[in-house]
Amino acid sequence: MAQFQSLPGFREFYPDAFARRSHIFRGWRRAAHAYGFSEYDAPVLEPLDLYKAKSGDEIEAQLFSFTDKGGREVALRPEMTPTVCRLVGARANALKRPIKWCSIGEFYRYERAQKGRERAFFQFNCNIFGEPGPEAEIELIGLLVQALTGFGLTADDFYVRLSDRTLWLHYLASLGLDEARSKAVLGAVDKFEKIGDDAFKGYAEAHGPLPEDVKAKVLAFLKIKSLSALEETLAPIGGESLQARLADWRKLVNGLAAMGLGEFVEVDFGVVRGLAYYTGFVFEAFDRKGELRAIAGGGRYDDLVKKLGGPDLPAVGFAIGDVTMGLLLDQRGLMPSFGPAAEVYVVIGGEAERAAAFLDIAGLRAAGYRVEYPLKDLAFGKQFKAAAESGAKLALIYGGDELAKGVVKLRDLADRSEHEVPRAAVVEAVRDHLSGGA
RNA sequence: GCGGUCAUAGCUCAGUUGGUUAGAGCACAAGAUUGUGAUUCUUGGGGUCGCGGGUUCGAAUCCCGUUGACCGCCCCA
Repeated sequence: MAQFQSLPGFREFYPDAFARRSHIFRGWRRAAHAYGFSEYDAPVLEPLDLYKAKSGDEIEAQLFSFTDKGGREVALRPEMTPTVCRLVGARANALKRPIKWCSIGEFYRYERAQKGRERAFFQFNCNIFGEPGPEAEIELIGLLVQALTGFGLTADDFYVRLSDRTLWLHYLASLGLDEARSKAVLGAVDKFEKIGDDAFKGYAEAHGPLPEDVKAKVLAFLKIKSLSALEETLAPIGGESLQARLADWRKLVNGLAAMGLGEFVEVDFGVVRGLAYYTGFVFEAFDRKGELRAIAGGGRYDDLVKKLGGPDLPAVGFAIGDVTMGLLLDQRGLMPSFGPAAEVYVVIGGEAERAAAFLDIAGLRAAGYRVEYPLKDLAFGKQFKAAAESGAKLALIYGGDELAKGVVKLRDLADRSEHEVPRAAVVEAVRDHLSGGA
């Protein structure tokens, strides 16, 4: 047993695990590219105050934070949102709109590791800045869906739950609740799905029992699962801001439907999301079976750029984590296995043939082919076995007989056919074989 | 931060009421096989039984502590 092991919640990526991680990153980048997002990155270590400013002092308990040798209070980044808000805020006036940015980075949270949650994990973060309307949400949710379907996941595997803090607050105001009471109700709504009626205990402690008729309306609102049901509930209430918000909802839901994403999206006002900097639409992606933690989450935070010292700039964003998404891909059999992937295996007769083989190996590699050969002398039988295991489609045989004739024997490892080619034409022969044969 | 379960080879696991030198399969390596591959056979390397302490003539096995993993709570940006 090793004397030192990795810290709790930190993962080591042996080559097979690294290949899986790369597969995930590739899929994310492919989707972001299709949607026209530009990739950026930023420091892993940030001033602690950046996170306190965004989320409050209590956040520190869940951070990898410490004092550096210069006496600075610092923290490993637990998320990308404050960083990207700072970056965009600093150059907001010079950036072409709409600002569509994405990144893939590692994040660190000092929390108890659990299934689907590590202390170090990767996230795909996507943001749109400068667009106040639901058009930004349409674009982002579209990207979110494609970032998952790109791996072969379907609407049978996951869905996106759509909710709205703005609409909640307007609706609760129409029920006669002030701001403090509304926030307490939202806290209860957040917990209701998990613990049921007990969720309202916190509200009762702070503000006295919630009137039964109000509570009934809140629970009925929670059950709304479609735009038409939403319209039915809100139409009789009237009120300018409420109706304007309803128009935003129509735009969002209809826009997503027009993109063909209707089956991926569900209206669900049970989604509120934790730390209260979200200002509008919020959304979360879950597996359909409900076995895993949230796959992705996001929403609008129009106040955050300004709060962090930038201009008044509306913002929407989401993040997908690599851990839960990887588990889902495993469960659905969508994680490919990554074996060795040599294209050409060079069989070398012995020490005398090695120099000639090396010259051609170097030439093939310079041409971009992935070429393997035995580092030490091996019996022919062993070399052919190694060639088969290397994943190569063809073998080049450098034996004494061949070199005496100035040729190389080219063997197709799949159909076991062989023919000789002049050494001078090895690169061309390999190119023809790999492009034509496949 | 708080509970519950668990910890034996790189992986999956055996290991009897405490009893000699802790085993198997897979994986890895060498040979059978010095010019042709998925089989087979032989052999080998790899363990202070998570770590520390205790009980005992004797501990992988029983007890205590500790670390880690998993599950749940809190939280989940």
